[in-house]
Amino acid sequence: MAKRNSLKEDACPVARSMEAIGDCWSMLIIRDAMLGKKRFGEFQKSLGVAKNILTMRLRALLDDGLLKLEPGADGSAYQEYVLTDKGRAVFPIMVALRQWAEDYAFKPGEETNIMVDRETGRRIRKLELHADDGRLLDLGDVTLKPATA
Amino acid sequence: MAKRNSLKEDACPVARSMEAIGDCWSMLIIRDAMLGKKRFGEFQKSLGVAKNILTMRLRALLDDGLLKLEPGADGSAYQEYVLTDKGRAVFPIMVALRQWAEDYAFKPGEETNIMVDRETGRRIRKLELHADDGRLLDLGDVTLKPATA
DNA sequence: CCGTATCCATTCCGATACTG
DNA sequence: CAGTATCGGAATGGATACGG
Repeated sequence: MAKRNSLKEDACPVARSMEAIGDCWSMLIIRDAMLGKKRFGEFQKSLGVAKNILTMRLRALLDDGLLKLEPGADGSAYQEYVLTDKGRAVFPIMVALRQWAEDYAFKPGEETNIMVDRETGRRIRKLELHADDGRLLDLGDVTLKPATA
Repeated sequence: MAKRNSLKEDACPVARSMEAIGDCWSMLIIRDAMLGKKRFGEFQKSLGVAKNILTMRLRALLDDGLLKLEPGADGSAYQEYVLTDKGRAVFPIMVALRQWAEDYAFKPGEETNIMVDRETGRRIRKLELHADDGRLLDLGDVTLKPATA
């Protein structure tokens, strides 16, 4: 996107999310952070991205409040990038992206990885959207309404 | 992203999703399509994007199988862009993006719109992730496991 | 109304070299 | 190890003019 500012002020929440985490690298950094990665080198190795790019993305995520810097816990002299609450809240987005691709972006037989329940090791269910009375909702069951945050 | 191909073959589903719909315009086009927009001009007006860009994005979405072309239903001479099953399946991703931004990307008082139950007009719940035995899961409760699609 | 074609500016990204 | 500095190439996007 060129006109980033236009989206930062867009009234649609979807546009704002895309502005903050729609970038490919940002999302993958958050993915790695959710898997426990914390150090510059870990991200760099995992993503195979140029270091200057990684620096830029990490800084953007820090600025947006998705990551924060903490002193190295294991006595390391270096700081660590850890998720904030705002960053951890991206979890449902990641799950949604993952589940979609599992269904539509792999050919049978391709290598991949799946998300499982840590306790049982068994596959998890699809994300579910419920009305406040508990009814399961799909695309056709919802609409938008103007509001004030 | 420059090296698109590297992601299209990445084993991580999240990377593949970002490859297909991580683009900002693509996501917003899908958003509009979910709101019922079908025609080139509708998208163009809603997004305010240059027409050549819109053409490119629409073609990419057609190629990826998220949209398909159908003859104009209302007798119009022009074709309409409608979501395929694969495109409609993006719904949870959109909801996740929306809910995240509603919580973290708006200052109090800002104008926005919210997703409501079409029947009752009332706000919907947060997306939920359940284990196959029904337990509600969060970030700490899941892991990845290698698999074959 | 629905695009396509052209041109230009910007942004992004990768590789590399360098510093503390 | 954790960055910063610089460079060049590629992709992207916006504006506009044009054609079916």
